[in-house]
Amino acid sequence: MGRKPCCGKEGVNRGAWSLKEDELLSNYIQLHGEGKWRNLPHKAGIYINAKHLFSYFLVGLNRCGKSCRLRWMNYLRPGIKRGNISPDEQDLIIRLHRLLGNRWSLIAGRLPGRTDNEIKNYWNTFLSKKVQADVSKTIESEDKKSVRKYKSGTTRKVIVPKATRCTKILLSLDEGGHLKNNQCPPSSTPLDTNDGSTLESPKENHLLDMPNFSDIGIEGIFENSNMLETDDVAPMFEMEFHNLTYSLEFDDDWTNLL
DNA sequence: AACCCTGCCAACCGCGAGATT
DNA sequence: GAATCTCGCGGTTGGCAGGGT
Repeated sequence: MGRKPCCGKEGVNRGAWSLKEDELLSNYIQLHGEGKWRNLPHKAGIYINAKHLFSYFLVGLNRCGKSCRLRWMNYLRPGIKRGNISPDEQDLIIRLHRLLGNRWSLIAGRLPGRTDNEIKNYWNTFLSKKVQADVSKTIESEDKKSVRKYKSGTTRKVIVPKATRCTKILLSLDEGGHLKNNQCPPSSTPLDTNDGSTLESPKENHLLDMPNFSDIGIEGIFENSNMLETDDVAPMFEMEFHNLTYSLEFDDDWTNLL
């Protein structure tokens, strides 16, 4: 088969964005909202031409849709914080990275106003070195046991840092209403189990009963999770991922993960 | 003053997954 | 079911600024 490139390279602006381009993009998105990135550059040009009465005549937003999306998400979007990552944020990034690996979008989701690109850059520039230095320092200390524990990951398995789109997470309850299992589901498709049978996707979605999180704690969630180790699948219900992360906020076990 | 080196970060790129045709 | 489109992700690149020689 094959797939069309996102956009041709000839005649498309590349490199740093000008103020005019930012304005075109912001105006368009404020009017029409996000999405449809592929067609946006052309439409943004048309809109501005009409609105500004020839002031931008023939000046379309000559950018790849992908580039528009990136510019909006990482720079123009309202509420973006820039620079000055606080010690608290730094600490949170380190913890989340240890838990999630290089899943920058998930990490960014826990840091309001921060973008995945910024966190990725910050990690690559500062934190990876800092963590490396901290580990080296610890190795030199007497507590070699804890270092082995830290480095081997035998007590905590990092979620595979694979780039997948995961907006929902499935969780199951045992008879007592406690969490048993969870995974990112294929949408609307039966789930394979390790005994060769399949399970239909749940007919009804139930939002997680929040107190159950505090009953078992985040550690319990992940230690019983087939995201980490098994292929077992149990009957599930579904929740939006942001609800899970919301729950983590209040769980003392979160701070004991490391 | 000129050149080189290094670090930062915005932007690009290729790819995978889900949606649509 | 296959082909194609769209979106979002993480890895990488390249331009720029600042410091060092």
